[in-house]
Amino acid sequence: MSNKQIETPDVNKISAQALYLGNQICFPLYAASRLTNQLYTPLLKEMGLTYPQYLVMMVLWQYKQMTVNEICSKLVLETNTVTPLLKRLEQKGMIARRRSIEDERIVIVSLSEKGTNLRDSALEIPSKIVANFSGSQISKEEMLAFKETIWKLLGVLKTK
Amino acid sequence: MSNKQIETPDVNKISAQALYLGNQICFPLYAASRLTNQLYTPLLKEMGLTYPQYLVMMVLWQYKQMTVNEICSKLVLETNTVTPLLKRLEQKGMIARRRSIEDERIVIVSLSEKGTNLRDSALEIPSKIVANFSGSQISKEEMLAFKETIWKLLGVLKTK
DNA sequence: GAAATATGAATCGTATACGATATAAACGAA
DNA sequence: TTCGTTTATATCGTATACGATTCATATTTC
Repeated sequence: MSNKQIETPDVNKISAQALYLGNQICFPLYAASRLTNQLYTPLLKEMGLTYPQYLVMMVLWQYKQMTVNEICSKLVLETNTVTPLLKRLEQKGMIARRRSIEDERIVIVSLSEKGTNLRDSALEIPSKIVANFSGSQISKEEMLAFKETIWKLLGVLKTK
Repeated sequence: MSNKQIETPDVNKISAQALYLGNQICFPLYAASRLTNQLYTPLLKEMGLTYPQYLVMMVLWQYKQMTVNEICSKLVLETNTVTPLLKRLEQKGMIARRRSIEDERIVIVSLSEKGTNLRDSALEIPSKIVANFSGSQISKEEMLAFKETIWKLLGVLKTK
């Protein structure tokens, strides 16, 4: 007992400190992710979208047409999340879903006219979001470095 | 019509590019947050915890006792998320909840013996998580800078 | 000190997330 | 060509998240 205390006190202290919330890195990631989501919410509400729905629309505005799998891949989400999400977007008349003729397993998702037109309203969103950080402690350079690392981090995580 | 096209083409192009998923900053934040969560899942499953539950336990391991509001504040979550989460932790015998005698509105959350002991198993989790990034493209310095910025970012977001 | 207000939790409804499983269609090997 | 395997979606169950509301208990104000 006293033996163990003599052998590993430093390691124990380090481990213990690592368990403090303030020393974590995943927790602020998680909290910031939720809070940025909340930043979008009022802007997207006007358009009748949630944040994940907005992400799907962004994919479709960029690629016009995507299979469910392709959308999942872009958003790093599983079909069990995306399928019901797409159903809600379809119910709102934003998108259309149809089975591929060549391969009946594949569902092709495309924009409706309403969904296509919605892009015009969406164009002003990114600048409105960025505006939240213009006067803050975080410089443009720091933000750019952060952006680079978070994308790198996502790349690493996708391989896990 | 041609007037508008002449006046603002650059702005339009910039706005359009900002809508590409690959140029976003909130999206990789959101995706990385979910993926790091999944990194914890198998480790926490052995302890019978989810990631948000683990966060609550971390708060309690550090502060021994907290009101519901204090936990909410630490985790930047609302009571409508935390209350049911605490009920599940209570059902698993990890924590105890009791009303304050001085102020009957306040619920004080404390660790059970089982919950206290669980900390020993949790001590090895942070290093296991960090190990995922040791061989990656991201240097220690870059990770430290990232950690600093994400905490700063969270600070800014909390004021919004 | 009673009514108005504020505060701390809880409840409700909707929309994610995701592990696990199911289903149907294509593909592949014997 | 037929049966086992793979692939693309969908379904199911559980646990978050969170805006909006409710409820009970202080606190404040007149």
